[in-house]
Amino acid sequence: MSQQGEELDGRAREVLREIVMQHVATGEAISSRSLAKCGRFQLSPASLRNVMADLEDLGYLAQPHTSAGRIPTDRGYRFFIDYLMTSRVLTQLERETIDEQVSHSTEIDHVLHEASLTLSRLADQVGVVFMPTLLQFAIRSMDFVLVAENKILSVIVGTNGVVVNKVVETRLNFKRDELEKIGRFISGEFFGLTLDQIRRRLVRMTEEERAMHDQMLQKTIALGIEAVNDVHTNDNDLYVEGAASILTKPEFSDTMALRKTFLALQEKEKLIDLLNSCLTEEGLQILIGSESDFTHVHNFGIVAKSYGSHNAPLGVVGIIGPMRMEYARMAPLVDYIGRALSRKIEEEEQL
Amino acid sequence: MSQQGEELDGRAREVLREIVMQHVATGEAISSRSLAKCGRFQLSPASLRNVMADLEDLGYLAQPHTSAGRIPTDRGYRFFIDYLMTSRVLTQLERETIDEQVSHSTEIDHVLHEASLTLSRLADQVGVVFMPTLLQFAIRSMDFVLVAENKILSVIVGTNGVVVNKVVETRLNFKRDELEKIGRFISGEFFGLTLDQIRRRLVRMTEEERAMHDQMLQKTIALGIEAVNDVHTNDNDLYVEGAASILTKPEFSDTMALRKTFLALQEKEKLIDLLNSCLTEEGLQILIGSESDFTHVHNFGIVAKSYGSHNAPLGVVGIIGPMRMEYARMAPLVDYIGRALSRKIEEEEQL
DNA sequence: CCTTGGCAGTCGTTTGGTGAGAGTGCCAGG
DNA sequence: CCTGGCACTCTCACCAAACGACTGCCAAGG
Repeated sequence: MSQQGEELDGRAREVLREIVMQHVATGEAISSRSLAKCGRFQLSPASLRNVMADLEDLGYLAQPHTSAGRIPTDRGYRFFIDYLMTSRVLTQLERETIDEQVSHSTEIDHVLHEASLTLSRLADQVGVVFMPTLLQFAIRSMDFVLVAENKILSVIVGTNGVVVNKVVETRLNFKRDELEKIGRFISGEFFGLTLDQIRRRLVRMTEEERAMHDQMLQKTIALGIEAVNDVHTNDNDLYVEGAASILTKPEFSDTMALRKTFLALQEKEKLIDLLNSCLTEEGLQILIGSESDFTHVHNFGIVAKSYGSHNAPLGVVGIIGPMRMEYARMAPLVDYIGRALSRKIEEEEQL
Repeated sequence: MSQQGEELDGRAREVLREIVMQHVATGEAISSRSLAKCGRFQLSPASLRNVMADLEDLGYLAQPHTSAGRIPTDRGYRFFIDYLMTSRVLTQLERETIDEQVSHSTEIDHVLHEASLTLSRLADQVGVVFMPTLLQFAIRSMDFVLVAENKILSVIVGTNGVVVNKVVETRLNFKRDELEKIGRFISGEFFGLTLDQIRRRLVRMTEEERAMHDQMLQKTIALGIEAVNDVHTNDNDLYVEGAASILTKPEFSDTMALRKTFLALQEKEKLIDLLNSCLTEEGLQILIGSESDFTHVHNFGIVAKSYGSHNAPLGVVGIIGPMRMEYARMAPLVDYIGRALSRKIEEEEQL
């Protein structure tokens, strides 16, 4: 394998870049003639053919069939993304749209959901926003609200401003002021711990306190455990928006491929796996074609970026589209929205 | 226009029924020959052709082209639905699936969302659940939770058990026990009123109290108004699930039609309008083809039913699919899930 | 050594035509 | 009123031929 992509000389690189760009723009296989016509090379089609043949030998290009032009392979795209791509600067409008959308609401959930919509619209691709289970995140406070006789709404606020609600059913009777006290107690006791840690402590406490007969404490623990349990089963943490946009892509014009694609997007588990793996990565990530199970089968490309505060990634935002997409535009878009979300979350934490 | 659909004699009715049923089953135009073969008529194809020609003259059938069989028109479907259809009884499994799903969670939002999924799976169509703004519904209680310095989470519980959260930002400073008091005050004062009524009262109070200098009351009012305002902008009240299922329907095999259909489903405003109009109707509603703007353009059929408690409809549940669908199966399905949701909500109200 | 024009060869797509098949409408006879 | 028969229409699948877009290779020229 070559280092730094130096296996290609300047001309070959330019040709590859032009082919990728033209192919992304038109969706068609690129012929030597159309390369010659574009004017960036002072070469005849025949010369370009030689260069193209070399690129094909090296695995950067492929021919759909003998009498067609060339299209980039996975490897070709990868090289383009790593060494040849010059990211477009976002337009004023794009930046404004994102900024406005992010500052529009204060509820993180809502902001994230809107972000996937905004992204899908700006990119004209499928927008994805992922927020993994809160089990790993620290809480700021926990409150309990009496909803009905034996129903209590627990409100958990994370240090990152995320609010999680859960209705807990219990046969124990709580009065309003008891709940008030319990909330204050738990918030004070467990501030800054993760839900997972809290649950473990509560469980340990049950064991220790069993002998004792502090009724109030027992009730507190019981309620606390209920509130913390199963928060992760809340499956509203993946937003996939703009699926209709893939209908416009010619690569999915075949109904069978379309159907498979839709089903793939509905199968959220795999997508979650993939996005989870993007979570730890710091910068922008671009995955194409054969580089992951998910993208391999469907010839997808994914541009993703984790967002969150400082050292703690909270989730992943990105787009999914056909492998042939404008990475040069998608990359800064995803990057920008990721930064915007991170900024938002850090602001929330300040409070 | 004929009353009671008596314009057709017994034989014509049977022929129409058979044609609709066969067409729904196969998706193809029905020929006189295939009618004769089905055995339900002791007639030759030629005789059936005469009947079919009559039905065509009356507008119940149409021919896609000269040398094709007949398919039902909107009018034909309408007649079938009103006079000819005999609803299938739900299978044990179907009923169990619905019952289980509905009793699975206590959070109404969650139940509704799941309902649209369940429906889409059982029906193999697009499942829709709509819950209109809460402005018209009565509240049971209102509580406020301090999330951050100047951020307060309001928790509104409706008499029907629906819980709405909203984060309110304010420059006023509230202490925990103040919030506690305010919640108690508002819950007591406004129990059973609708959000709309509450807002109006609060606004009136502002005016009346302006002269006075009861700081606490002013703060209460300010917070109350904020909490009640814009609840309806929360757009999470329409669940559309199973859009991929329309990919399997042969009528949408054409990519253009497919694309339009998806875009239509994404345009939620129109859908909301339509469902809103179903809200007041008591029983099951079936809308097809030209009978509404929404269904007209895309040749959709919609089976919908409002759910809620006793006299107060809370929302609408239904399915959307191609006009050619098994109404005889869809109708009881939607009906049953509507009843199940209503039951659930009434149970919640008991508490 | 690189570049270039030319030319043969390959392959996909379009076009036009043909025949089979399916279905109707109509008519005449039972 | 029902029925079989027949002529007519229209779609669809199929095939062949022509076309067009490329490439690969070669030999000539800078």
